Amino acid sequence: MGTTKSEGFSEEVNELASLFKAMGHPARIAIIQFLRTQEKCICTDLVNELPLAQPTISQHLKELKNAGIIQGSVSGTSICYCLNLEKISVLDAFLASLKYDQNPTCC
Amino acid sequence: MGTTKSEGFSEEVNELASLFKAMGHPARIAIIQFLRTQEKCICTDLVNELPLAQPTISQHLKELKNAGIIQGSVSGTSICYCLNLEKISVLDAFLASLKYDQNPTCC
DNA sequence: TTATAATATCGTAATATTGCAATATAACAA
DNA sequence: TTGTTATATTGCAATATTACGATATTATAA
Repeated sequence: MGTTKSEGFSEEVNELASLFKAMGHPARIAIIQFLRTQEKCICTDLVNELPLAQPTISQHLKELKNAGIIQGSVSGTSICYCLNLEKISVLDAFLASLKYDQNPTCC
Repeated sequence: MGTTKSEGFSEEVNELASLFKAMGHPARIAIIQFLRTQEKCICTDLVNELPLAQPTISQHLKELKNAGIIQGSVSGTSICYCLNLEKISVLDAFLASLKYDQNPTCC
């Protein structure tokens, strides 16, 4: 098939999975890391920063945006892309929760 | 192409991406959630728990194991799969770090 | 208007992922 | 040994992802 089966899983599970999936690519991690350190989040810098062609970067930005992990606001000819910390927190909260309620005798 | 370009990205970025990627599927999130709540992490339970066939679940378990997110130890006819909290912490630390150093005037 | 710069979209080839039936394997029970 | 139970592996069809050249779009500059 190739299609991910999402019926039968809770909405929460599906949402977490799609957020993680959006981060599951080195270019997208690199974009996120870069955004964190920039004052102005302009895409051109990314073209010089990443070992990928401009259309490819644009495509990765779109995926991050669709997932809600970054936000972009138009600013003249460039676009200011920024992290959406709310979504980051959703993932962070999930991971943090895994550290508790762990059965200590397991494995 | 279809192949992810990993050259040109740091090892850290590639490692984070592959961990996130391993979690980027509802079945795998559901497995992780289930493992967290079980006393004994036996795979059969998963077959009854998830809306997927046994070979598919086995495949997802393998991916989580390859990524190092879960560990399995043989226990007779069944296998005890458990979370590897170290890997979870790698992701958690990355996400937590994104919350700081954020330029407040951006976007 | 014409040019230029920044970004997005389209089209497409190469490859990866997903899901499952069929089958294999491995451990234990009878 | 034969059966049963739990899990893994194989093979494959359907679909998704990745990367990029070519091209479109959009905003500003000259």
